[in-house]
Amino acid sequence: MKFSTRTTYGLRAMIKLAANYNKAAVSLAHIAKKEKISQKYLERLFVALKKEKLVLSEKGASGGYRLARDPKNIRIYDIVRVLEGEINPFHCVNDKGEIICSQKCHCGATAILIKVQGAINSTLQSMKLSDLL
Amino acid sequence: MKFSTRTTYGLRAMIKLAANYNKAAVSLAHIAKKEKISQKYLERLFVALKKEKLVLSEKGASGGYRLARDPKNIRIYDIVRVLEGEINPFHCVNDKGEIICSQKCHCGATAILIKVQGAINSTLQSMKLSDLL
DNA sequence: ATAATTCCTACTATTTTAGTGGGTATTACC
DNA sequence: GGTAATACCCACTAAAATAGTAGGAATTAT
Ligand code: FES
Ligand code: FES
Repeated sequence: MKFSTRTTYGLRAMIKLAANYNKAAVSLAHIAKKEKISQKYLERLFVALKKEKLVLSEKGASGGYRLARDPKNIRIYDIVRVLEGEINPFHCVNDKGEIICSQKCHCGATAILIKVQGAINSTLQSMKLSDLL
Repeated sequence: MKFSTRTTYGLRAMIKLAANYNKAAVSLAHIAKKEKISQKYLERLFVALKKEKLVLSEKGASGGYRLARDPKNIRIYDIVRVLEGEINPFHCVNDKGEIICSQKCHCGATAILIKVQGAINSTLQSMKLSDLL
């Protein structure tokens, strides 16, 4: 059971952007080098982050990415959700906390599954990107 | 990010054993049929559960498995730990909550990683097998 | 003796994760 | 206007983890 490197990479990159909020855009080449992450891989993460409107991009020389809004208004959950997909760590429960397995009537496990899922979600939702600076 | 089916299968099987605590041993054939889980796969899970002394086995006809101790004294964590391995959902943090990545000096992400890991662990540790009956 | 069980070892198939390669389009800067 | 730096796009590959399957041997109640 692991969160993918996408999440850690993405958080690290977003922290960089947060540090430059209201300053110049930051290029992926710069982040990739500083953080020792594959630039090509980062590029694909940022396509997703942009699609979900967490970042803005500027093309061309001296372009790059910048946060779409104040880091105080970006939850860690928002970032993880984009990079990791739905937060439903058990096949029996969907991301809304509903039981979706066939045994629903006579299985006691659901109590703990939902509790773990809730603990992860609320932890991710409780922190903002600004809390990581 | 998913817990493996090993965990769900294992919990379901352990719930069955708990329901039969202090009664007859339960065979894997029986559980596999009732729960629609591959018996061969279950066998391997129980090798691990036995190794960690969560269950006892009885060979031969009318044999099977039984809990090694009262379900009130078996934490969900104990079961998950055996089936899922160490609970360290991020490559940067080991199961003791220590930072093990190379960037440790200048990365702000650790705060949230440790918090998520702690939330999962304490949730799993807070519930006993008996709570699922 | 028989049938039901745990126990043991090895192999395979599927899915997910992580990463690479080769480009095109846009733009600041000289 | 040329050049270099950038985002953007699509397809492919490599590696690892997960989820099984296969074929038995050893043990034991009946
Ligand atoms: S089988 Fe899905 S929650 Fe029990
Ligand atoms: S790189 Fe490991 S915690 Fe930041």
